[in-house]
Amino acid sequence: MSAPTKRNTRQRTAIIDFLKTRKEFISAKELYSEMEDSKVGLSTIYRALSDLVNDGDLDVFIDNDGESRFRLCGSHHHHHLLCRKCGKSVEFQAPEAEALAERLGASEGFSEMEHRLEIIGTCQECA
Amino acid sequence: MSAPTKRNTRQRTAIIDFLKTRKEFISAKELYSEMEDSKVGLSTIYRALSDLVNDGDLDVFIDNDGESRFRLCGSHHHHHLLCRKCGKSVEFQAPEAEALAERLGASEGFSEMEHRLEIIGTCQECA
DNA sequence: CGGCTTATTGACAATGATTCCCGTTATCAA
DNA sequence: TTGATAACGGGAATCATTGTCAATAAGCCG
Repeated sequence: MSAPTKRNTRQRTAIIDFLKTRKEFISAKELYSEMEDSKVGLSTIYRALSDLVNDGDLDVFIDNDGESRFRLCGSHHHHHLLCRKCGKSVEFQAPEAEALAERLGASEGFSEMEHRLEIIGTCQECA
Repeated sequence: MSAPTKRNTRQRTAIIDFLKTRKEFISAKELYSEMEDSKVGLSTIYRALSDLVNDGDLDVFIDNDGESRFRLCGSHHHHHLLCRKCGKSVEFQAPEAEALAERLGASEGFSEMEHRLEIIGTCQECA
């Protein structure tokens, strides 16, 4: 994990271990109920997720119901292809997007660019 | 306006007219207070915004506080360059992104692709 | 191994955007 | 004008997320 700014507690370890076993995005509430055996409080889950996002260890996106969904991510910058029905996701890289962000931001006088690219479609099974 | 599914009431007209005068994104609450002279209820504002989004007349994005922000948009597909400090936004088109979405989605067996691209940076005044 | 200092936890309350409810009001066609 | 129905609006309800704060546990030092 990069830039660990927090102590290693039982709860944090449990959360990270759980996330490692999980490929798809998950919400804080779902994490809470799927981890009930670990006896981790909901506040603690929210705090841990927020720290992990700040450390860059977690991907987030806000779904159509306004709920945040999380997933461990690699260290490379990447994007997601998501199925609008089942939520299945595929990571991909897009050097075009990186370049575009730099070029376009610079031309408008912006600095410290970040970018987000999401492709949403219907996957084969759900079509 | 495309595909008008609703009646033209005083309130809806007032909301659309207000949005026409407004270049930047605005939240429902802000719209409510800036339009208080027009005596439009908050529920009505939410309903109208939601309908306009469904009709494709309004762009939305969810800001970092989880609040939705709206703006009238043209009919062409476009993306946004946003300032992370002041929220100033610039529209741009990115044919690369369109192509990428099609190509990548298809290669994973996805169909009916949509995509979102956002570039976030710090604008000159806020730097 | 104890004790100390301080970050972390967790139960619960509070917040805040959005949606729901429902009696009232406006619109429109006949 | 009237009746049917869509839209309003204000307040209550919802629900994810954040704040509070006393109790607990990490990491550390001797």
